Amino acid sequence: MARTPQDITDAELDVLQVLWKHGPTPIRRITELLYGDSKTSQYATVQKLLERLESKGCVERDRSSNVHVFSAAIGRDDLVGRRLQAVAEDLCEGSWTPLLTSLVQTKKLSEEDRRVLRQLIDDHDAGKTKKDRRERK
Amino acid sequence: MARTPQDITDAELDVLQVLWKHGPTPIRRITELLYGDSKTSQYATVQKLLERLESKGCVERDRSSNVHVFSAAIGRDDLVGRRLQAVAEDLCEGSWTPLLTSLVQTKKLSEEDRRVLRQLIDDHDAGKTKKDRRERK
DNA sequence: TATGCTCTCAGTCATTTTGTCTGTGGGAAG
DNA sequence: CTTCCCACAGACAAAATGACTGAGAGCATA
Repeated sequence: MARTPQDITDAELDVLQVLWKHGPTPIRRITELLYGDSKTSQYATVQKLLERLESKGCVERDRSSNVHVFSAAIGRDDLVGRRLQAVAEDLCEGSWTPLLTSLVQTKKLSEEDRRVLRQLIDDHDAGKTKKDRRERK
Repeated sequence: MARTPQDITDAELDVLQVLWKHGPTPIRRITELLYGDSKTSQYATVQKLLERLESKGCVERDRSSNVHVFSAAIGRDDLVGRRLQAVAEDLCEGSWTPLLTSLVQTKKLSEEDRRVLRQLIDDHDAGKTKKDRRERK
């Protein structure tokens, strides 16, 4: 049977990256950015990719002009969040702690990373200590 | 063309979970644990899954007995690490910072989570401050 | 108006992946 | 010798994916 459908495909991701980097863009342009060349077939491929991305709610299409202009409907961070969540759910019964642990322990974090991270936790701490008292797990 | 092969499939993961939870186990037993029933076809399915897992180096097969016994060759955390890395590479040019940021910011961390996390960073810090001076990114 | 271009839209395709399942042969137990 | 369980090889269908073709609309220029 089918595998867990990869929310966003590699090829789709390439398209998204372009949108993230260049903002609203028409197909032709995206194709050029991706392939350099932009032959008819490649144009169609990008078109299909955008079509699928749109159906997944990941891009928006501006049909006002007769040449549609596409823009990302989700940010890179949204995607990061999703994938992280997928990992947590698949492997850690939804808990985040193991992910954090893995990141901090296993991976080489630069001093900068650690500094930023510590700061983040502090902020997080400061901002939520009061409000989220009731929030369990 | 093919998508990025999912290192470990959903069904394969199910098998791995059994091995993680029960330790070395023969196929028949795994099948029972997974399906309850263990019909011939299901047995074969699990067998195939194990075969594929073995070829990926994710499980080890003890052939000493005529009834092979399988055990996990990678830990749950290894897998977490891998997947995290995949996310980082696909979406963040290999940088971990965005992942950390996403986890700390977007996700609800319990006080406990934060405490543990802070501790981890401290440990990490203490151990690496000297050694990793040169590591650039 | 005719010609030419560029688009959009609606499929089609070949490959691979993935989860399942069937069949063959060996070997141990009764 | 029969029976049963196991390992191994290979066959499948369904679905995902990336790539590609063809029809027809809209618009500008000759």
